[in-house]
Amino acid sequence: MTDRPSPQGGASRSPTIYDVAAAAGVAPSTVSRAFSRPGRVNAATAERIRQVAAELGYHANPLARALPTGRTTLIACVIADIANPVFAEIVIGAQKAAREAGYLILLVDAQESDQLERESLERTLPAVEGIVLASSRMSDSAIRMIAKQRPLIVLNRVVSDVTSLVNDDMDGMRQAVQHLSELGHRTITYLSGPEASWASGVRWRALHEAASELGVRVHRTGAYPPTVAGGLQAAAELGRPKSSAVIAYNDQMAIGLMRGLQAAGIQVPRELSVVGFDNISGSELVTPELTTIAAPARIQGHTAVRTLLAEVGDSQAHPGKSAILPTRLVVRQSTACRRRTPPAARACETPAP
Amino acid sequence: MTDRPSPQGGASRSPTIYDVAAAAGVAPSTVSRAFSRPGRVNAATAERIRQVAAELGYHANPLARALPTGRTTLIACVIADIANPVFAEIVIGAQKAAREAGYLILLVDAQESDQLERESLERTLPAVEGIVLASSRMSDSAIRMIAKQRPLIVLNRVVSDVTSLVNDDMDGMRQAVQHLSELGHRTITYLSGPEASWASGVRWRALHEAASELGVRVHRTGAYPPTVAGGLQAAAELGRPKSSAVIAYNDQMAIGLMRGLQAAGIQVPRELSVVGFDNISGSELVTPELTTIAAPARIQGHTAVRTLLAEVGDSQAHPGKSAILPTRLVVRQSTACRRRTPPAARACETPAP
DNA sequence: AGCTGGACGGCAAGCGATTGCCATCTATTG
DNA sequence: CAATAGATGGCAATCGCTTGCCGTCCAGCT
Repeated sequence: MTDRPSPQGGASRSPTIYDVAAAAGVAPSTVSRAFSRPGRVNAATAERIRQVAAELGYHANPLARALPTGRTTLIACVIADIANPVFAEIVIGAQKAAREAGYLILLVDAQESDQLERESLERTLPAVEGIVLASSRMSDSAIRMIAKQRPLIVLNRVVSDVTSLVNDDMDGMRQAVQHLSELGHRTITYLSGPEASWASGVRWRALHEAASELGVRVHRTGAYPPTVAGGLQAAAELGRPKSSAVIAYNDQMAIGLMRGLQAAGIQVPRELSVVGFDNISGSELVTPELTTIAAPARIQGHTAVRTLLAEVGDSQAHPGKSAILPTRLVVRQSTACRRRTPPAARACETPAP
Repeated sequence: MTDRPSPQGGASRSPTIYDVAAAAGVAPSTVSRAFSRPGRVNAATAERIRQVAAELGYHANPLARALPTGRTTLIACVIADIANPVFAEIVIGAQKAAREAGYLILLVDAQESDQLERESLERTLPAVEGIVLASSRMSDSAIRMIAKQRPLIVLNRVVSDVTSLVNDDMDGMRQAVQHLSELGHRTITYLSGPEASWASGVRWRALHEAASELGVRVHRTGAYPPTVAGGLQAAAELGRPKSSAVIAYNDQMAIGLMRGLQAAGIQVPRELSVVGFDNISGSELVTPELTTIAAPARIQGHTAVRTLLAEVGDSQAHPGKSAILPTRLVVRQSTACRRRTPPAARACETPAP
């Protein structure tokens, strides 16, 4: 009660440990310890300090704390394109895990540019304790370079010596192919995403493999932008596809494709079955509802941050570990029996649209 | 070239101005000035310093810089629920504007909790230069409190003495009512969002006013959660609505409503016209495509950050200014002529679904 | 020639915390 | 009762950068 820092007055700069120390009649170091080192200070003293601090409205300045310790409680989350719902989901999960651990998310939108990504990261690096890289456009070596300076985890991509977290696209693809195969489809077209996309390559390879196991033929078409517009474009250029089923790189493309097809008078799923990838929210809102391979994006973001934080804590990093998240096929209405298939074909109880 | 900080070696801590100073044979202060005070240092010297710095891979530590200056180049963006596409759009716009000004976005998800929001903000406050509050759950006075400490802008809400940026819901509503009126609808039901939502109240009042101007009657129903599930729930509870048209608080609810209605065998727009709010991406992907009042969320985020940054720079803040962003009705397929309306009614060339 | 002022660099004091080390004091032990 | 360990608090250095102030040097002016 000695000197009131005018709590209602103008923007008198916020109180520091020195103010609290003075008001409580102790040394600043004691104030610091009262907060960050419980037990190191007499319980009664600590209590009094906390009391005074509360009265003064004291809050530790995170910057000042971070300078000597390096603990910024900040995680960078680098996203190629925030507009993509998948990444939004990842951010949601990451944000949640971060909050649970008292961390904050620094959102970096790389805008699909490797240049921008590298620069932002360089600037951001000293201020964060760890990095989540979702769909990075950077080269493997650039990523490894960064990983040397801070704990880092890449999503949906494998980079040697770097911790990563990928979806089991392989298995998801297998489920999709099996599903289509059971519906009588003998040929599947893959609508591929951008060349630069690691995931698109993986998905294609997975499809190829799963298909050959099940005796299904595959074609590939694309690359198209991984957006609804890309799917529309594909529909326009493809005309009436040769195969009776299409698996798209992602849901947006699948949705675009369906719309384009419908506009051209081709019925989904009667004439063509369509499968998407990711199970974005909205994929169940289109007509017909989209059959898709669900990737646990939110869980992925959450797990990524948890893993990262574990590394941050453990001091002796053991990066390079890779975890795989399960995927599962969500069957909805955009897939159906191949036409002119013998009615005897089993497993053809798809609900009519 | 005196002492190589082992650029390829282990995690030797990153170089500081002292390292650069030593290598360049100048004082640390000169290095600092070479970067942050162009002209204050001899051009040749500055060039040499930059040279050496580049060789050493020097990057200013943003934390250390921020401590004495307060310039963190960080903007907090507080969102009630990141999963909501409208907020995602706002974040995208904000992020873009931030990046253009060399700022970074600190993403805070308040998870619809005023408690959480206040706490996070308290922790975050000292580390950011400004705050964007989208759909805050905090009280006006709490917001004013914070606004005293940092430049702050609220979105879609008006708080006295605080800068704000709202959409012209009033005008959007008027357009929607006019549209429905021209289609022959005489009664409109408002499907309202959460009680706590400032925007929902505004939209209802706007509807009420616009309707009375145009001689249309209105009902109100709700509150429901502002989600697809909320819309579904509304559909289930409402049964067959009395009125021939519904305006929902937002697109998600409108979409949920349409699905619920369709599931119950009520056709949209034949039997009931539905209008949404926001024009989220996806509203044009549902069937029928949703007629909606488009709010420029991305632009809003962008403008918010630009406005905020202007305040940050101008030192003598002049908060309290409110800007209004235009909205516009996007007519798609979910609205049509009221049934049993005389065919003479004009402006009824809605495309058949 | 003497003086003045601008350009350029350096010194050193912060910014607000953390923390290793030391000084005291008290309680415990032999 | 002396010696010692443990508890508690303070001192001061440190994190990396900014910046006010001062000193030096040289050019231009009278």
